[in-house]
Amino acid sequence: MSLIFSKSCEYALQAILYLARQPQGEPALLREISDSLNIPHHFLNKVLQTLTRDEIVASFKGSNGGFALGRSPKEITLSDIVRAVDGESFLDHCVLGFPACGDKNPCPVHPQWKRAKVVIQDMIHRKTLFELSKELDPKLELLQQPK
Amino acid sequence: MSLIFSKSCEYALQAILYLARQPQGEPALLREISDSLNIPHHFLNKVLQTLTRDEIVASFKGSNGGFALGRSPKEITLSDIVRAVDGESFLDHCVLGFPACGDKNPCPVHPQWKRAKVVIQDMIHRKTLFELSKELDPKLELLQQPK
DNA sequence: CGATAAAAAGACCTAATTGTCTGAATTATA
DNA sequence: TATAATTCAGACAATTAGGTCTTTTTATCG
Repeated sequence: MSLIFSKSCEYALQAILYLARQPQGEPALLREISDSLNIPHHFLNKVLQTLTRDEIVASFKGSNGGFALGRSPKEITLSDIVRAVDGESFLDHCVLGFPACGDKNPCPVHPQWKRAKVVIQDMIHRKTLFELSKELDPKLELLQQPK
Repeated sequence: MSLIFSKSCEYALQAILYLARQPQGEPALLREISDSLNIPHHFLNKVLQTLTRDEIVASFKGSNGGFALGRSPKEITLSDIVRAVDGESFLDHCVLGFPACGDKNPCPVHPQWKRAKVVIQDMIHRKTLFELSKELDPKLELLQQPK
């Protein structure tokens, strides 16, 4: 199998979109997020710890605690999350795995892969969480996953 | 970490390009391929067995044996190899991992991911091994990887 | 202050991927 | 027919990713 982002990263991206919809100042409970998105909660916990260390999300302990965005949704892009969880190394990696491949010494699919990377970069860079979560607004079903 | 193709698949793709450059009717030795590409030879063996079962490569046992393409390089595309080794399931998979995501119910990056997929599909579909290996011709260094 | 509710941390388990090893089966050729 | 060269097959080891569990720490409320 092959995926673009790891499972951890997918979970992180889903969770950040969930948090983006949360009313300002009201942290969401781990349990609430993991139940809604149908993610194993201990695992999500670890993922959110990573994002917390990177200050992309803020955590509050104790009762009335929970998780919230660490800064304004206008200042967060998906690439922040991808970088924190997976790194972006796959974007530097020859798609055929030739270590010597590069602009000077391109593999046979180098130009096409380069085009694809631009699209992917754009996908995770261009829009902020603010914009993305507005688009998500009419499609809440995505965040409410069937068990 | 995240990769588009698995390591096995990268090895398979490299090996098939190696075989495409082989003079017609002269099978290449496993050892020769793995040494040249700097791939663990037992591992490459397994990968080539997979391709052999799919008749993308042909194997010849005994002395003077080795591996060769299973059919004309004009009838092989990289997607044949990807499908045989990794499957192409990642192309059906929502990049954010939302199970309900689809054209009817798109996630916030669905259109961009769709564009990226078209480019990737094109990358592994459009050109045949025949064309690709011609492009590779002046760049033999890619196939001769430093230890 | 004490009880409680929450996240943090880290140990631990499981499954998949990657890589290694050994021994067979097959074949050409001397 | 013996031998050497080769692939085939499967067991096994190491590493990494994915997932679970338990304990510790911290904040809040009564």
